[in-house]
Amino acid sequence: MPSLADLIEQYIKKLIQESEDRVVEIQRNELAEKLRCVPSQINYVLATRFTLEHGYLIESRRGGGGYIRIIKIADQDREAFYQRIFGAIGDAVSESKAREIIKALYEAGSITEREKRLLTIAVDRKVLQVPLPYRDELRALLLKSMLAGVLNAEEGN
Amino acid sequence: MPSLADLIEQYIKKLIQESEDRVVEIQRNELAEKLRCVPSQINYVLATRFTLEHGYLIESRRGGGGYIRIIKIADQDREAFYQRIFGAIGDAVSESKAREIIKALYEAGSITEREKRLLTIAVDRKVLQVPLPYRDELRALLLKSMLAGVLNAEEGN
DNA sequence: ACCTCATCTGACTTTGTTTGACTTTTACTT
DNA sequence: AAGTAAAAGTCAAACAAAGTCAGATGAGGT
Repeated sequence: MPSLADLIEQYIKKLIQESEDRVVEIQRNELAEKLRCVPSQINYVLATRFTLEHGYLIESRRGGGGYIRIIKIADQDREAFYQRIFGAIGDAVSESKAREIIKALYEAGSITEREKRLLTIAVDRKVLQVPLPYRDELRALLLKSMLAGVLNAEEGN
Repeated sequence: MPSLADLIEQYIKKLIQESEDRVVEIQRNELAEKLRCVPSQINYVLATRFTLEHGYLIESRRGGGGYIRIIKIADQDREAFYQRIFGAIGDAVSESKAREIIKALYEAGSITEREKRLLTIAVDRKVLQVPLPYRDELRALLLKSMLAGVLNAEEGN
């Protein structure tokens, strides 16, 4: 039973995949109507799942002929992509944010499904049994270390 | 007279058996209603009978569209294999011992090289920055959890 | 009867989603 | 230039889950 937000997310991602240039332009009201939700629900989804950290840019325009344009960032090279990922993790990261990052990596084809699962578990609060201010820091360090090890190993040897 | 907790346990196990992939997804409130108990009773059962040591992984999500997913990590055949590894790890494990176990799994072909690298980093004392009696416990839980998640994926999907 | 441990409950918390009323911006019309 | 309608944006409140925890209750062992 995926939530409405999940459905909207999937729908938009499908549109982007089908697009030639990773850019998709929608009309908020029209999309809301098609997916049977209130228009502001679209904003919620964009705000929670299509942020810069997730690798997307949003441009929009109001008024007659208005639109929302969703752009999937094309990272120049792996470096830029990883830069963005590591920046998003920072010195401390919540479980949900970590999960989103891992998901993005998987969707970008940087890690396998098994690796995704491994990482997702490593980031679980039930596993990282440390009191809270430190847990997020430990999670950040752990995730960054693991990613650093596995990602830049690709090109080398 | 089986206790309520026993009934819930049996019910969930039946669901898993009937499932194709040893994974079952429930809604806590719905299940609580069906089994005539308070929702938190479900948590109690999960916490006492579906732990990692029992061979299960739990994932969940709150809010609208929330769920609890229960994953049985091994079928009968693999059970012994897990018990051996989990036994070797125990409740606390040193970095060197953890490395040995990871290496053995790699040599046995259970994990890929990248996975080996991920696991090895996760188990590094420079990454697990926690004072020492706890560090070995954290490492044990982390390693067992990660292995449970990734080894589980071997056969199917 | 008493003790201990497992079970059960309910109040409260946290997280995530959905909705609708209201605001702002823009293009078009007059 | 002013007015109007057509977008999209904002925000707080309502709703919908699951999580936590401490205390009550119960069952088996001595």
